Amino acid sequence: MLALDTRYTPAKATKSSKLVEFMPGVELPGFSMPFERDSEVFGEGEPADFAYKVISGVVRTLRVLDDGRRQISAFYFPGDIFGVEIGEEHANSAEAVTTVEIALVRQSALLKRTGENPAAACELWAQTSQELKRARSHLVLLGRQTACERVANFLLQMSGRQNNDESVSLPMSRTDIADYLGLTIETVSRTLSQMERKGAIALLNCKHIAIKRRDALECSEH
Amino acid sequence: MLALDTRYTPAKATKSSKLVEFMPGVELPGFSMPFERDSEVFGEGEPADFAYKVISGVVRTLRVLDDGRRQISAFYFPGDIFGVEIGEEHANSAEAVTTVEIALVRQSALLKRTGENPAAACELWAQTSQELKRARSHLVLLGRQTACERVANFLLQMSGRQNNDESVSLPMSRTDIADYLGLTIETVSRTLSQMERKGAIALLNCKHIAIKRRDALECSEH
DNA sequence: CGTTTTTTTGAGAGCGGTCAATGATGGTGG
DNA sequence: CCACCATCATTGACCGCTCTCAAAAAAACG
Repeated sequence: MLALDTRYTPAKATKSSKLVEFMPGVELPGFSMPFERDSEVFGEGEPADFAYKVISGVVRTLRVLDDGRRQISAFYFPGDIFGVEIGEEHANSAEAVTTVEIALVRQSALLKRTGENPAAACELWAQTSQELKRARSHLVLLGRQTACERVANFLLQMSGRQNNDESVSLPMSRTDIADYLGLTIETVSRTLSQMERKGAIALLNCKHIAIKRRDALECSEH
Repeated sequence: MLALDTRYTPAKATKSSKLVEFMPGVELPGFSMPFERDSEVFGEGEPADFAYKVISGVVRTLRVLDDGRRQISAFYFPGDIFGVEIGEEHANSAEAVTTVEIALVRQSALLKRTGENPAAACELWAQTSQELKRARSHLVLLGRQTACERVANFLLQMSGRQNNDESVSLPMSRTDIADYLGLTIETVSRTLSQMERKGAIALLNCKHIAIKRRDALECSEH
């Protein structure tokens, strides 16, 4: 029901190539292209020919089980890189959460560069290591936290990635939030409403939330 | 209640140094030392001076919340490396699941080597990347799978890491399994019993399980 | 302004958690 | 070698959080 095969990647390999600063101090030949909302950037199991960097917009990576259950592993914001793989193929799918502009560089070019340039290799490793750290925090959230704690953490996480002081923007749908937090959309919605009733947040509209009292986020009594 | 501060690491820095093959083709000065069951190899927040490799036995890495909730992020078996960090300090604790022998090398030496040797850098990145891949599968398990599926996956995972054909050995306690799977020990125990009743497995003893019918592992009806 | 999609809210059910008791297991000392 | 004790694993009864199903409300879109 969510499967929109709107992806339009016919030109992946035929775009005009220019230099892309893929990581700090690492420029590689590549190109930039737009993806529309909910289109697939790459699919699980597809050959990992390219590495990706978000120029603008938001991307999600996820895995889908046979029966449609989805688990989003991460959201990527402008400047973030994703889709760098050790194996021959992508272990997750990547989709555009919003309209996005994405820079692509050849994975082979990236690996070649890291083979020559220790600083680039270190940077690549640092990126992966950073992702691993995030994934481990995500494990704690999914394995050991209540719905309230998950939503609260999510809001703080999103807040931390934005400069806007006390208003968090949520570019993704409730479905995405739920599939990131291992909950249902109903539980996410109810939890947000409950937080608002307690005065911890204000739902400006469904994509913009003001955090009023951080201490009141963690739900305790009813 | 689980906090055994049995760690005996007084000699971490004063052991006689020899060459350790830390990763394939990467030999570094280091040393090997034993840890007893349930002792701490390193703690969350401690400076990440060393990188570690399991020689024998099993290690767990985990994070503990204020109220005692534990989430185990991974188990490490002989040959596995762990504790390599991008930051100044360890993001997880590491503890001995069984009596273990662990090789230690200085993180600084490892990074210095990867800065000189592209092959070593690539190998380190591959290791981290591999871990990330595992963590992402773990995310799906914790976020989207039922107790039955989690336990079944765990058994298959453990089976896959052992050569013994149809009998899986579980060196860790039920508590460890539960904290890895985001469940309680009661649920783990009940699920295993239920699998046995269905003829999918046989509980030889509480640390040894025979997988009889892989297809029957996934619990469906009652 | 009507249609479709997304979000919110409600009512009820079920899976897994909590609390508690029983049964194994393993280590220790008599 | 066995009795004793401590720890760990299993089982049972019950409860509550989150899911499911359903409908209403709000937002997005043409």
